[in-house]
Amino acid sequence: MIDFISSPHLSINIFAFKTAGGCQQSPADWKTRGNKFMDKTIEDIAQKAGVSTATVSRVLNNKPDVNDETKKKIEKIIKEEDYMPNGIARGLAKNKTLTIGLIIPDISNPYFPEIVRGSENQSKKMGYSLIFCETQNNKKEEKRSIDLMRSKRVDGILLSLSKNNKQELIKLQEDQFPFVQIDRFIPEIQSSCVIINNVNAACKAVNYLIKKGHKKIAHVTGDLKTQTGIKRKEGYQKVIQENNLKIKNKWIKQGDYTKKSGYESMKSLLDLSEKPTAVYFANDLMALGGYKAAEEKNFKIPDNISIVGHDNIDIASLIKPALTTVAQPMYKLGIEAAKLLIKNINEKENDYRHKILSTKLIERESTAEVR
Amino acid sequence: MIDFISSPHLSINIFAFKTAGGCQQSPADWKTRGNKFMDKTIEDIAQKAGVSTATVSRVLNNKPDVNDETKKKIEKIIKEEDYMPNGIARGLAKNKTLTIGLIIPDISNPYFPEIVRGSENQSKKMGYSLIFCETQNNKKEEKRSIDLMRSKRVDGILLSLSKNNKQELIKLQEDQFPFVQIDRFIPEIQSSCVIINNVNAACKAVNYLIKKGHKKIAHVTGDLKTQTGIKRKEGYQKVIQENNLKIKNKWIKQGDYTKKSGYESMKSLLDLSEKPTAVYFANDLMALGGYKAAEEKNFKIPDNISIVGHDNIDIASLIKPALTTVAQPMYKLGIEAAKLLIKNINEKENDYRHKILSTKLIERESTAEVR
DNA sequence: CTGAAAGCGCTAACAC
DNA sequence: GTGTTAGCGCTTTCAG
Repeated sequence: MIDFISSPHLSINIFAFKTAGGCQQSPADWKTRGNKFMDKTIEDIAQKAGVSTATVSRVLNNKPDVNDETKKKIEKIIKEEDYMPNGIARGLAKNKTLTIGLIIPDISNPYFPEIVRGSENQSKKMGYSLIFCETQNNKKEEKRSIDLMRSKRVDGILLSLSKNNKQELIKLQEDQFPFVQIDRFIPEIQSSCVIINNVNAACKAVNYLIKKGHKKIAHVTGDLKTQTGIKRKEGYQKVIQENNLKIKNKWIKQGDYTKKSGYESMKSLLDLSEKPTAVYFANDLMALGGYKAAEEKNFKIPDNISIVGHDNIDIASLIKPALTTVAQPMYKLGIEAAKLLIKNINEKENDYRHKILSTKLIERESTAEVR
Repeated sequence: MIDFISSPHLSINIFAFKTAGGCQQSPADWKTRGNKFMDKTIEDIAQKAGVSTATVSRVLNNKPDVNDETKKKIEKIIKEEDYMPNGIARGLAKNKTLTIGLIIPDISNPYFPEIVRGSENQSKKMGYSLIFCETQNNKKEEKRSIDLMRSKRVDGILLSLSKNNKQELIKLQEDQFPFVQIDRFIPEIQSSCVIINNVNAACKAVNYLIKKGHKKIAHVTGDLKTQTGIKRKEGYQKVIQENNLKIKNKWIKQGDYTKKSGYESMKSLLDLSEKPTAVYFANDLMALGGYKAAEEKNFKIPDNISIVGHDNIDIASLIKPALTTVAQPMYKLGIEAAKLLIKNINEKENDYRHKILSTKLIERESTAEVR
């Protein structure tokens, strides 16, 4: 504190006697200013440099047409004074905040932190910062979050909304508010998005099993109200048909992406009289549930049953046997989404781009050749 | 768009001919306004209601002294027009943004997402939103992040800085800028913090092993440049001494919280001629490394060696054998930190509070009675 | 190349 | 109770 108070620039500040604003607590008759932490303003710098605020603003914003000498001088003072422009004031004046919103359902789902990391890293790199909301898949929260972001005047939003909240997206669209959908794509909405090719990903998993000699392949689907769930199932069915294997409805169990649903699906699969020799789970979490069921029923993985998951969450490589799975580039998903959004923000014309990232099968220990 | 353009309030808006500001792209000679998405302003509402902006502002801020009728009328119009105050303008006028910053080293470390979730949920509940930065334990990034937050005029910061970045904290402190340290506490700094009692946590782990009959207990420490590392080791030593077991230096291996260091420490422990019967790892990740080493050396857990971890990350319950560990209330850590920060923000006097949360030993399958 | 001044949307004295 | 007005700190015409 001390050095601020005795700092010379304050004593010559012509605003030193302005009304104290919201800061009534400050020592009675000291020279003070409204802003809470006595932050320096562009005025202070202008005075020190003996120029107008306009000129300081020019160098702050790298505008051309400012004398090299004055520019150097101003820059020096800015550095000396450790001045930092007030982003809020700037935001108000420029009508952009260099902030983007990120709305995801659930950060404790191991799928999302990497996405967050990707978007954070990329936004930062491009000069934006991230304001973060979690919605717990709750429709009300989703609306609240979007409203919040808009009231905070973010320049755009990255979001991953629950199944049936088109409404909010439509509103954004009508207002021409920049946004990009991550991972979960609501197809009726005309917008940019970054997703993976889920059909293709599923194909990779099932083809791999077939190459290993499996002919009886089951599938535990994801939530079939989501695109990801639907598409992965589609991929599964496609490959089965292409290889002239019969699609047994008994071998398709509907899950919902929770471990529990994986557990239960696997249990009923293993209760069948004609059991599959392999099962493809629409995500790793469910596969984990499958492990538990297999263990309880004394099925050895992969000797008695092969398992393939989807996502490649951290745990996949740590459990035993390590889980063969289809890896999604989550970090990259975050990166690309941020890139796309910022591009959309800075373009006059909104043309919508769909970025589709590729997946990769990671072979581990949960799958074996069928004898 | 259509309904905005034909919306009656626009046609009577006296500001309709203001300069177009940054929005030159808008259809040439239409009535337009500077702000990007033609958002309504408090002026619009005031006009519709036939009152001054001051009055609208009053109802917006729930100030007393406004006629019930006019209040109702204004509220109705606000709802009809779907008006939402501009947070940036508000921030500038009030000198507070209702935003807090969260700075953590690494969101992909499974330890942190829960903290993020906790702070997000709690801040939201208290009317604040979160702006998020990740630093990868990089000192430069830490400074950048703090500067960023300050330039965005957050009302306070939650942070978990790397070992030796006192400097930045000291600066915050000097400026009387509200902040609270999470998990990692730099003791020389006078500030609020939310941490766990690490000595006590370690005691729980080691006492438990002793109760199980173990007399030869090793410890793989965390990074000893962190408080958490130091304190856990302290706890370990304390219990060993209290129980009159000898502290063997050979049984204390210095790790750094990475899986790899756990792996290597365990390997050298198992190479000893006098092997421990149990080892307490300062975090779960290292314990995981320990699993791998044990496996390679054909030591069965828990039959040949017992293992206790620390943190209770997700994986702990999923690996086999499931890991006995000391659980930290990470979600709660996030919650309490947010509460404390917001309290600090709204208090005139900064008195610093240390909130110390308790831990809990979770017994699973990686520990056995010693014969 | 630089300065004066108007404004971004809102709040908060102060007056009536 | 309500309106007037002067800011909040910065950007951006428009003159010169």
